[in-house]
Amino acid sequence: MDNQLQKQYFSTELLLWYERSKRDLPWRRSKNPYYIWVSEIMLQQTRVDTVIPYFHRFIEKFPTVAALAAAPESEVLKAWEGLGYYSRARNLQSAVREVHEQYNGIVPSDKAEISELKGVGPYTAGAILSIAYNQPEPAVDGNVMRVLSRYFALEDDIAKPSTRIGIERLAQGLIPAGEAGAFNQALMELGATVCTPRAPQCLTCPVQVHCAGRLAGIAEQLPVKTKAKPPRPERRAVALIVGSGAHGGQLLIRQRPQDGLLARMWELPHAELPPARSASAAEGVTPAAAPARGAQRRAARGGVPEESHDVVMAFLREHLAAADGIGIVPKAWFMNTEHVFSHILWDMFVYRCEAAAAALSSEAPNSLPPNYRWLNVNEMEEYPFPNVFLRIINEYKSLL
DNA sequence: AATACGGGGTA
DNA sequence: TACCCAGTATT
Repeated sequence: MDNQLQKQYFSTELLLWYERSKRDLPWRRSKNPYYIWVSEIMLQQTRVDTVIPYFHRFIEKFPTVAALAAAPESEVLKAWEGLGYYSRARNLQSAVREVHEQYNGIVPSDKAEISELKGVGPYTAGAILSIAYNQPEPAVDGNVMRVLSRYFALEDDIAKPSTRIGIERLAQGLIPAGEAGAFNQALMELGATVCTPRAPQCLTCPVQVHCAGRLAGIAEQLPVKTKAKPPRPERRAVALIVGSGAHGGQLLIRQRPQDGLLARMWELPHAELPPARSASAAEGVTPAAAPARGAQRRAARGGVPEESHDVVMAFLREHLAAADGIGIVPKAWFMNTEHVFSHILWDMFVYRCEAAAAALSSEAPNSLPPNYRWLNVNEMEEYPFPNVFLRIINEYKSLL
C-alpha cells in the first residue's frame, strides 16, 4: 500500500475510533494546563487505574499552581506516598514554583520554556503542549512506540533513544491539522486498551486492515526491545524499635538522605547485611544448575536469614550504634518481607527492638540524631513513607 | 549508551 | 515469573 495513504488512513480512523471509544478520565474533563501537567507527571511509568485516586486527592489538596508552590515539600511527598518515583513529586513542585514566580502562574505554552522545567522531558512537553494547548507536537510514550512499531512493522529497538527520536518524527507527521491533543491521546489510548503489550486485540482494532505488523504476522513480536537487567539482590536487617515509658505507643523512625533512592522519605532504621552465600558458590555447582533466584528468595522468606537471628540482631545493634549513635536492644524476629525496585531487590528481616536505657533516660531526651524521630503510630500523616515500610508498620499496628 | 529511580498489574 | 506501564535525570 502507498505509504502516504497508509498514514492518512491511520490518522483518520484512529481519531474516529477515539471519539467514540475514549475513556472518561478525570484529567480529560478540563483543559486546565496545571491539571494536565499533574496528570502527565503521575502517569509516567504508572498505570491509569493507579493514578486516578492520587490525581483526585492531589488536585483537591493543591488545586492551583499557587497552592502547590506554597505547600511544604513533606505534604507533597505525603500526597505522592505509594506512587513511587518520588523525584517526580519533588521536581513537579520545584517546576511549579518556577512557573509561579517566573511565568506568573501560567504554564508556558512555548516548547523551549516548558522543556526547561524540572521533570518535563520530551514526552511530557509534547503531552502538555498538545493536550492543553493543542499544539502539533508529538507525545511519544511506550504505548505510542508499540503502536507505531506494529502498524509500520518497525523493527528498531525501542530501548534505544535514537529509535524514540525517529518515532517522534513519524508521529509528528501523523497529527491531523487542529487535532493534536485528541490524536496523541488516541494513540496512547489504543496502546493501552487494544494494542496491548501481550495478546493485542487486533480483531477490534480500528486500523487493523492496514497494520503492517499484523499483515506480516509479527504484531505480537513487536516492538523489539532489549530486556532490562535483573535487580541486584540486597539483604537488609530492619529495626522495629518500640518505645516505652515517655515513648509508649511510638516507633523510632528516621528520614532518608536528601538525594538518591527514596530521597527525604521516612523509614524504619535498617542496615545492609553482607551478601548471601550463593547456592552455586556454596555447593560448587554451575550457575545453570543453581536454583532459580526465586527459589532462593522463598528460602529467605520462610523465616530465617542464613545467619541465626542472634547474629543478625547483634549486627543490627552494632550497626545502628556505630553509624547513628542509636542504642537499641533487639528482642525477637518479627517478620520477613521482600521489596522489588526496578534495579534493587530487598530481602528484609525485621526485628522487634527496644530502645536502650540511655535513649530512654530523661537526662538525655534530645540525644537522637537530627534525622530521627519518635513517631506516634496513629499519627503518621506528617511523615511520607515508602510502601515497603508502610507494610511493616501496618503489620505491627494490626497486632496491637 | 547505560544506569538510577517505585510500585503494581497481568498473562 | 516476566514484562511493562501516558519517562526523566544523570553519568
